[in-house]
Amino acid sequence: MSNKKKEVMRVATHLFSELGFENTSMAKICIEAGVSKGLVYHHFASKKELLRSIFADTTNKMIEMSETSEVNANPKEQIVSLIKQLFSQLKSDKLFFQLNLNIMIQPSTKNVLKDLIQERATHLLTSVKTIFKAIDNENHELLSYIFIAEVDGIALDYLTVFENYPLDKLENHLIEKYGK
Amino acid sequence: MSNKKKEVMRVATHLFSELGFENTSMAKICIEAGVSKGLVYHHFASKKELLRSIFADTTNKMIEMSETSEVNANPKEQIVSLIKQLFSQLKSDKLFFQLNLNIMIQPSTKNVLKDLIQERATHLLTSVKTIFKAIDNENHELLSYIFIAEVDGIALDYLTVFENYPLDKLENHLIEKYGK
Amino acid sequence: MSNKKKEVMRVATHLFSELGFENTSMAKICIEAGVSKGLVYHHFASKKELLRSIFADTTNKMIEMSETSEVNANPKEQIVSLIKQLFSQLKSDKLFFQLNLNIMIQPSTKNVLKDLIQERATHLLTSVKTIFKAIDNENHELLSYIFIAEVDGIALDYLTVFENYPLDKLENHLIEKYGK
Amino acid sequence: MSNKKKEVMRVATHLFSELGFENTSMAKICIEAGVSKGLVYHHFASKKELLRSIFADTTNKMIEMSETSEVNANPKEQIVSLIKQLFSQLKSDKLFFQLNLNIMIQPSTKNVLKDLIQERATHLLTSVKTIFKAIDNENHELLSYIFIAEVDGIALDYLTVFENYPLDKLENHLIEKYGK
DNA sequence: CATGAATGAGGCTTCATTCAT
DNA sequence: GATGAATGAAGCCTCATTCAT
Repeated sequence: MSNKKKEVMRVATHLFSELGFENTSMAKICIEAGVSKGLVYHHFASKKELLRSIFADTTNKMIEMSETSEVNANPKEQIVSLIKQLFSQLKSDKLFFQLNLNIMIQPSTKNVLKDLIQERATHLLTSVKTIFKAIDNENHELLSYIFIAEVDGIALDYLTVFENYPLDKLENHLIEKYGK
Repeated sequence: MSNKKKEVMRVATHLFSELGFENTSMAKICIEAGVSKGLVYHHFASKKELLRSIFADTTNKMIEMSETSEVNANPKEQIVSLIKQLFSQLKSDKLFFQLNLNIMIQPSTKNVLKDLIQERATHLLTSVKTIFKAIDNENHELLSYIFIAEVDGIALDYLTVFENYPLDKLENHLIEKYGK
Repeated sequence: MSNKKKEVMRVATHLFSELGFENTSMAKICIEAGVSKGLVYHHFASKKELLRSIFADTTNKMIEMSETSEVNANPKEQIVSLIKQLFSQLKSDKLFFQLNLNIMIQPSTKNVLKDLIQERATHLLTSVKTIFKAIDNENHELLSYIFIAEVDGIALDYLTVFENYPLDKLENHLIEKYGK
Repeated sequence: MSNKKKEVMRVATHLFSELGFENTSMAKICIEAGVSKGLVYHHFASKKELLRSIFADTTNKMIEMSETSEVNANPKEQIVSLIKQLFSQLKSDKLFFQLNLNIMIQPSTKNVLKDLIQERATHLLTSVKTIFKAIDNENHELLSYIFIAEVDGIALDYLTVFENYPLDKLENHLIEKYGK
C-alpha cells in the first residue's frame, strides 16, 4: 500500500475518532494528510468505502493480535491476559475505541459496515468461546456472552457515561473473578 | 406544551433514532410533522436545543418511572424488578435505546448533551447504589458499577454487535445472579 | 409563481440554449439570476427538475398558441398559417429551437424528459392530423408524418448542418406545395 | 493504426452514443477499453481530439460508401439506392445516428467540430446535387435541400420524437416519390 | 402561533489532464 | 508504447438558520 494511501487512512482514523464520521469532511482529511481530493477518491471509491477500509484494517490487526497471544496453555491465564490487554488498549487509545463504538451504533455507518461488524463480532465470540470451553464446557456460551457484555459495558461507561470512572477497580475485579 | 410542539419532538425522536442526528435534517422533521420551519424555530432555538429537549424529556420519564417502582421493600426484589423493566423496554423500543447510545457516543452530540448525560448518569448510579447498599454495604459501589456495565454491555451487544443475541438467557442469568 | 422563480427559469432557458444543459452550471444560473443556490433548490428539486419545468412550460405555451390559431375555417389556410408561424419563430429564436432539439437528442436529458417529449409530440401530431384529415382523409396520417419530418428536417439543417441555408426558399416551397 | 487505438475509438463511439459526450468520462472509456489513461492521451491530445477523430473517421467511411454506389447510371435508381442505404443504416445502428445528431447540435461539441461538420455537409450536398441535376436541372438545388431535410427530419423524428414511428411507410413513400 | 421564501457556507464527488516511471 | 498515482477546479446538492408577512 502506497505511503499516501496509508497516510490518508491514518489521518481519517484520527479525525473520525475525534469528530465523528459525519462531522469529518473529506476536505479536512485531505488538508491534514497533505493530499488532493482527487487522490483520496483514486484510492477509495467514497467516504463510506474509506471508513470500511479503516474498519476492516482494524479488524485484521485485532485478529492478528489475538492469534499471537493464544499460544498460552492455561485458559485462566489466557482470560487474564486478554483482560489486561483490553484494558491497557482502552486506556492508551480512548479515541480509537470511541470511534469503534461510534460507527457501530450510528445508524448510517452501521449499515455501511454491517457485514464487517458481523465478521469481527463472530471472530471475537469464537475466540472467547474457545477459552471458556476449557473452563466450564457446559455454560461456555452464556459465559462468553456475559464476559463480552461486561467488557463492552465497562468500555461504554468509561468512555461515555461516567466521569471519574474507577476503571482500575473494575479491571481488578474482572481479573479476580475470572482468574482465580 | 402545545400539540404541535409535542408532535415535533415525537417525530424528531423517531427520525433521530432511525437515521441518526446528523442525518436528520430540520426540513425532514418539518415535513414529517406537518409543520413549517418557522414554527420549529419558534419552539426550539436550534437543532441542538431540540435534541437537548428530547434527551431531557427522556431523562425525566426515566426518573419518574424508577421513583414509582422504588417503593418496594426487599432490595433483591427491587433489583429483579429493575432488570425486568430494563429488558422489557429494551425489547419493545430498540430504536429508542439506539438513539440514546448514539447521542452519548457521537462526539458532536455528546458535547451538546454533556451536562444532561452527567445528570442522568448520576441519578441512575445513585438509584442503583441505594439498592446495593442494602444488599452488600461494603462493596456497593463496585457492585453498582458492575451491574450497570453488565446491563449497558448487554444492551450494546444486543442492539449493535450480535445478530441472534440470546437476550432472554442473559436476562434470566442476571435475575438469578442478583435475585437469589 | 414568484418573480424570482420565473427569473430563474428565464435565465436557465437562456443559458441552456446557449451553452447546452450539461455545460450550464447551477452556479452560473444563480449568479446570472441574482439568486442564491439555496433558492433554486427551494423551487426546483434538482437541475433535471428545472429542465423539466422549462420544457413543460414551453409545451404549454405551444399548445395555447396552436389552439388560438385553429379557429380558421379553410384547412389549406391553416397549414399555410402554421408554416408561416413556425418559420417566423425559427428565425426569431434560433437558440430556443436549438435547445429543444438539444435536449430531445442528448441521451441524458432525453431520458429525463421522456414523458414530456411524448406528450408534446402527441399533441403536435394530433393537431396536424386534424388539418390533413380535412385535406386528404385517406392519406392524412402519412401526410402528417411527412409534413412534420420536413419541418423538423429544415429546422435541423438550418440550425446545425448548413451555413447559408436558403430558409426563405424552403418556406416558399412548402407554402406553395401545401397551400395551393 | 494500432489495435489499442482502434479499440479506444470503438469504445468511445459506443459510450458517446449511449451516454452523450459530456456524460462519458475518459476514465470510463479507459476501463471499458482495458487501457490506461496515459495511453489514451498518448494517442489523442484531448477528449475533444478523440471526438474529432471519431467524427472524421465516420465522415471518411460515409464518403467512401457513397463513392462506391455512385457508379450507377440511372439517376432515379441512384436516389432509390441512396434512400434504401440510408434507411437500412438508420434501422441497424440507431445509437450511431443519435450520436451524430447529438454532437452536431450540442453547442459545446458543435463548436469543436465546426470545420468537420461543414466538410461532411458540403460533401453530402454535392453528392445529392449531382444526382438531382440529372433529374431536374433547373430546380436541383432546392430539390436537394428538400430531399436532405426530409431524410434528416425522418431520422430525427424516428430517433427522438415519436414512439412507434412508421419508418417503413415513410421509406416507401420516398422511394415512390423520387423513384417513379 | 404560523408560514415558507431566501441565504450562503460547505459537503461529497467527478473529471480532464499531467507526469514520473 | 504503456501505466496509474496525483492534481485541483468545478459540479450538484444539502442544510441550519433567518426574517418578512
